[in-house]
Amino acid sequence: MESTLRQLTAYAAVARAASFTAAARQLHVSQSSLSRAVADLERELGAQLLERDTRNVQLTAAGVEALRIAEQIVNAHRSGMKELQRFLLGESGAVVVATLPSVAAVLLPQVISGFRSRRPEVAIQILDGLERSVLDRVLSGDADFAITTGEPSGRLEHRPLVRDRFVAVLPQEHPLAARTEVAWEDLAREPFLAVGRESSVRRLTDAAFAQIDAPAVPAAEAGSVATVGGLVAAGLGVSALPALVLPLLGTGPLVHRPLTDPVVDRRLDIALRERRPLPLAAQRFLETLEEFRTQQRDLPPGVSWA
Amino acid sequence: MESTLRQLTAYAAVARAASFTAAARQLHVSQSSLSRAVADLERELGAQLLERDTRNVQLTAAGVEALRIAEQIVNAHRSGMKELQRFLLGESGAVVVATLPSVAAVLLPQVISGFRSRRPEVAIQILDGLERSVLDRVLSGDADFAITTGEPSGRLEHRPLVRDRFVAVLPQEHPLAARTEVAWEDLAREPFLAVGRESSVRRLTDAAFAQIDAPAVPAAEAGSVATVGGLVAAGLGVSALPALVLPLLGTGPLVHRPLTDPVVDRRLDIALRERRPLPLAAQRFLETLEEFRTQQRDLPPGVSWA
DNA sequence: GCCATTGATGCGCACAACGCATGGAAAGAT
DNA sequence: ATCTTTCCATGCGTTGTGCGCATCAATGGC
Repeated sequence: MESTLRQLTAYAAVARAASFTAAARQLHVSQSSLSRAVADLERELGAQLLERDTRNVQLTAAGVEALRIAEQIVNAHRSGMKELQRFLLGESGAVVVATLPSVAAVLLPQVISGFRSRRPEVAIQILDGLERSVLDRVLSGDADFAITTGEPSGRLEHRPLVRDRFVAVLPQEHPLAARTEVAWEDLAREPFLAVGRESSVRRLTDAAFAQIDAPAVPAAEAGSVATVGGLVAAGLGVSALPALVLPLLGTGPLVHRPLTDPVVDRRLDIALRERRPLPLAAQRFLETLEEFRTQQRDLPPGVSWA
Repeated sequence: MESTLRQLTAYAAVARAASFTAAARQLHVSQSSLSRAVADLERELGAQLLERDTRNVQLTAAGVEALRIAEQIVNAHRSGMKELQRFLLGESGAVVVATLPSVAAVLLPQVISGFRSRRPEVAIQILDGLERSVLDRVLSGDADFAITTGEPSGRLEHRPLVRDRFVAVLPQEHPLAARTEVAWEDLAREPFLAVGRESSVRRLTDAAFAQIDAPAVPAAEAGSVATVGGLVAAGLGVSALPALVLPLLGTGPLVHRPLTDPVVDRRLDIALRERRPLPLAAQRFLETLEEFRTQQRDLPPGVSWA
């Protein structure tokens, strides 16, 4: 039982047209080709499917059944290939992006909304986590790409996406809140509330304090920026956070001021596996992102396209 | 988009096994063959499906999608061909038999029951009608074969099946009912209740009366034998019917006696189109019928295997 | 009786598919 | 570090499949 698609297609066309010549015209092949194909199919099946009279072609009982089944098979092939084609063209499937919670909450929503309006059938999955796990997701192939911080490492290619400036986060009534800008130096004199050591933010604040030779001993540290926000709002100290995460701080009595001397910003990159074919749906997503960048679409204050 | 089943099968095997060599062993082809087949498929699709590392083979996102779809298509082919095979082997499908109501009601039930116990998935359709329409059903291809009376005509091949002897049908209290046999001569002296002119029975009774030079003027005629039975039971006259139809006469006060001088029987044949491949399911049905005949299975009195 | 049309078939060509042998790369063994 | 094994890719020659062209036989319409 080894009948080819070609034979089934040929048979289906002939049976539907009830004519070899007509079917040959439709399929753009010679009549002889069809004649052979059908004859071969019949020989392999060991059954006559068509009743040929020099003038007419009609189906036997087996032929009726065979036509039904042949069309089933040919359709399965056609629709399957079409479905795959759509997937390969990035018109269906899923984009999996690994990223930091702040990016997921602040930057991505507008991009996703823009992308989905163009490719409504492409599902989008966000894997949010800290820097390390985000990169692992990409390396392991769980995610198509990441939007995250961190040095280009291993087999990942990085493309700069946005710059995210650090700002001082202060209790509303804090003296420094009176200024339009705050220097790291000033901040260093206050009790500092840091985020956890695994956070990408922490490394940068430590580095900033090191740069101005300030002691880098936080008064307290917390895992999530929301917690840090709470602590600051409660008046326990001040903090320095990238502008992008500010929306995650909640609605407490906080203010934020640009940090200077030095201006510090973290760079968020698109990270993808080198030499790895990116699924087209993911490519399209990145293109949307790129458009947003070239159009300089609105970003929260302190965040700018790279 | 012209990927062959061969390519899809090859790809599915390789993708499932995550190895060209292992898949090659399973499919009993050379590894090089698979390597090429998959490479060709990828080229045609314009997308990389497998990530080859000299040590491992793993699927890309497109590869996962392609595997799902390839298996879908290959399965559709496999199960379709299997289904067709079953049909061709007479293990599924339908047998359509055209026949007279009496055969349908009396002779067929036991045969069908025997056949269905062996081929439970083969449906059986009975087209019952009068002699003419029964033959037409076969000629037009609506039915696979017929069990009916009538002369071999046109493009039909006839195979004798049973002989069905005519018996006198009498009111229970009729004088002739006292005899063990009745001659046509005797019957001719009574008011005769005939069946309609389109019935195959009518032609034979007319012929019998002609043979003994009796006037063939029925006292009344009715379309169905059941009606004739009712008329006889009501004492309006007598009739002559083939033994096979007796069960159709209902339970009225009737008796029947073998008719002699001459003994008349109608022959019921299997009629099938000449030079026409009979669907295997139908062949199997006829074989069952043939078995019943060689085993001389019980038939109503007056009916005997030909 | 003649012509047009239909499906089957002989023939030759092109190429698709295969196996064999081999190459190169990398993991595991020594 | 070197050797061996294992894996996939590829060049090569052979075989067979698929195709179109030309042609044949049968048959219905004129």
